[in-house]
Amino acid sequence: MEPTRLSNAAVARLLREVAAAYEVRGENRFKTRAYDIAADSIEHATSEVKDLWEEGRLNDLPGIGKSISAHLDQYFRTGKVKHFEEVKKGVPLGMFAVFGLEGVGPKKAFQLAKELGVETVDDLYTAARKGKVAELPGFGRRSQELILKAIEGRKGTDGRILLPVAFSIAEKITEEILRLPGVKRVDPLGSLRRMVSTVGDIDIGVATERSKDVVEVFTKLPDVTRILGAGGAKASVVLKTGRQVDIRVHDLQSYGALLQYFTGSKQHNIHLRKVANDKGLSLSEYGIAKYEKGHKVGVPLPVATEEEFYHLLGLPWIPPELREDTGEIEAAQSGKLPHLVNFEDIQGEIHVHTLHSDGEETTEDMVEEALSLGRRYVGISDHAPSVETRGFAQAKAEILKRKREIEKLRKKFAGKIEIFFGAEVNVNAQAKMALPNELLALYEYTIGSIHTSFDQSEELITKRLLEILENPYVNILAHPTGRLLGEREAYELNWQKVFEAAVKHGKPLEINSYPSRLDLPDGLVREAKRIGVKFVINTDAHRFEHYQNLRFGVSVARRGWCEKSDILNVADASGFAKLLNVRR
DNA sequence: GCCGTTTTCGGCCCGACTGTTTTCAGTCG
Repeated sequence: MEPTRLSNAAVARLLREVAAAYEVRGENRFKTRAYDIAADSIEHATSEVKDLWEEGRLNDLPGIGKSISAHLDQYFRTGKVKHFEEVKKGVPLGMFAVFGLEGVGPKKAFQLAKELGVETVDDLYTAARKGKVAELPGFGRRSQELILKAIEGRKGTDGRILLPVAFSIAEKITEEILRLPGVKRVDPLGSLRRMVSTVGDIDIGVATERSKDVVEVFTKLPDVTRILGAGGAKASVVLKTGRQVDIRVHDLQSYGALLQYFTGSKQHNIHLRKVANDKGLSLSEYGIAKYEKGHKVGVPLPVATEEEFYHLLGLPWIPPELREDTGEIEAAQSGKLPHLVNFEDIQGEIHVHTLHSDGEETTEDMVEEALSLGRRYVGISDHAPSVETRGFAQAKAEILKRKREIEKLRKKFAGKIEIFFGAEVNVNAQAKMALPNELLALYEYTIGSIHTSFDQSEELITKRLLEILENPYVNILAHPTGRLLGEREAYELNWQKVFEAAVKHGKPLEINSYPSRLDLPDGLVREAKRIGVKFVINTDAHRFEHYQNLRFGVSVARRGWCEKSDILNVADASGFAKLLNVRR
């Protein structure tokens, strides 16, 4: 997906180019960094920067002050920034074409453009093939090869993978490393540990005194096709799938500092370092040192656990899911960190499909499996039969038939697991529920969602979601954004209106745990929670193993700062039935 | 250029690894 000219990615890139131009022009390095920090901030923002601009709230973003927001104002109004163009004039424009390739930062990009006259990535590729790059001072044959590889490898490997996929890759490698003697701990790091919905590179931390053995074994794993680097403290490889995996190795004494450092996020760590500096401390992945007059003093004190690391800064331990520098450090300082909901708190779920629609198992088997996984209740919610194709009478008969099946199962599983009889019902393009109220009323609860006409206007989509929330026979709004990670963007809609309607009508929004959905997304969960919206975490299981995704839905809730009180399905069956207004 | 429960001036995160180097610059996370 190419970023549109006004997307956060595009605006961030613009600022990075200005930073790069400043850097090669020898501008004050803190000014240069300020542009990079602003770019980081925009890249990590949960709102569209263009929307913030429209609302006059650009300065809400950390790192965006008077000057940059004035420049961006000009950019959004006219599509150009006079000052930026002036800045870039002093350097060959070709540098921006190759700047950002793996291993090509501002200085190298500048040199390639200036010395070789490259204006495009293709130019650079040709020059490298001819051996011209190796002749440049500061470059050599090896750099030339790396540039060729970077260009060749650009396609296909820049995509992020879904969280559960990253998890399973990491688990496999973790098992291999744990087998080695002397390995004390192995943990996921980075976005994986923070449970971000998509993961780029996979980072793994290892605690051992024998780092050489670990690096040796790691770089020789059967799936490894390329070793990007290997030293005493870390190693990077590329797997057959094109996925990059990094390990970081420390002894147990300083393992807490490693965990903290490489879990990130970068923004969280930068903020934390400022907090440390103010206290006369300097942080690194090895521990905590004294800090005076802008420099660290002496050798860092190794820190063995993360808890200790945060405590030494006068803070409580902060759960990895919150470490995005979106207020968690301030909350920790004032003792107001949320008590996040845990996986074990979830008692049941209500979005499950069976052979009656597009599921792959019988109703009884899906109930049995839910029971074996410890769920206290399960709601069966197949797609409702269509009145359009089958006619009213036949649809009604089908619904009643399914209902009798549930009643039978309810007797069979009495005392073991509660079963609710529901359906997932579409709201059509005309903002009407696909079943008339008379049929909706036959279900004990229904789930409203959008499965068609995703590309309508913001106004129409909002209207459809409002119909779901206002209809008295619909109990919950499912996968509210409609996004499919890596496949389909979320549709446009007015969240403020939707959240307010959810609160007004006392209806929860779903946090759908399906890996490519993870919908409502964490950023919106947090906004909705602020307004007072409640949530139900569901798996949308279509077969047994989908039930396992529940933990990822819980992670979304945690990243959205949810406590138990924000989640309805932490209640027991009867309590939950009341909260959802189940019709019995 | 940004930012502020010790500051509206004077600070601004930190270290590993790599390649091309005889001591370091550039890039990355």
